Amino acid sequence: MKIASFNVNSLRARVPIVLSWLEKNQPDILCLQETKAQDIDFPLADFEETDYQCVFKGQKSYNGVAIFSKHNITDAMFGFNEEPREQPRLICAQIKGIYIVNTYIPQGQSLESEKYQYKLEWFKRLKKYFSENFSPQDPIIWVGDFNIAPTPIDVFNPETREDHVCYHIAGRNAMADIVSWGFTDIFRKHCPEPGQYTFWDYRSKVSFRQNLGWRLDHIMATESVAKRSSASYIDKEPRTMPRPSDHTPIIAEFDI
DNA sequence: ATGGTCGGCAACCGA
Repeated sequence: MKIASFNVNSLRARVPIVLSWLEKNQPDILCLQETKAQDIDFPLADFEETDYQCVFKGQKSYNGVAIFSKHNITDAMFGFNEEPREQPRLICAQIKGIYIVNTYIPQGQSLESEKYQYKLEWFKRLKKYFSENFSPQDPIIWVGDFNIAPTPIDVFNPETREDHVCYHIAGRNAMADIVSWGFTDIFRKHCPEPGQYTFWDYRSKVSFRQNLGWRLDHIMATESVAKRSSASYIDKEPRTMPRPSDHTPIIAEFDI
């Protein structure tokens, strides 16, 4: 089984890239973040001819998550407690008996911002969500844009990034706290080399060319699933296509 | 890398 995670930075702007990527890579499951469309504007018709069914939750302009699956989605839940007014950042779907948790974790803006406190709180709520609704013995794959580079080898020039919201120690600790509940970093299990990134800032013309990036997108799994992983990799090709997202897909394969 | 560029959506916010 192949699963991928991709922050598309607007699905409607990235329909051609997503369609061609699905066609070429044939993942069983594709989790998207930052779809940036309210549900009535979700581009369902563009995917009607594919093998994929999907569940999604969005809002106007910001945030939004979606899961595409070749297999039946037997149950889908949105958000921590189905709170209707909360930002659409979490979908949990059950697919082939595995819980797929797709998260778009808040970026945080700056250390001084209330948005950074919201980010840290969001991690705490997510930890509570896992511990109250699941056991580490359950089969769970947790993916998404975590907006955290968890270790020094996950960002360029890390010594100058300690005050950045995606590398600051409080955020890294908040993510590590959830990982220690029972997750394995599937990408790092297969690819220990430094300098492998999933995000390159648009605002610098040379960031992608010079590989000045961040590993912000992750695929985690609990032990019963992690022990069956056979490969994980980042596909940089979509970042080279016309009108790319600033992120690129991360993929994991499991003998399931 | 030390500033800029996207997307949404209609002036700026968010990343």
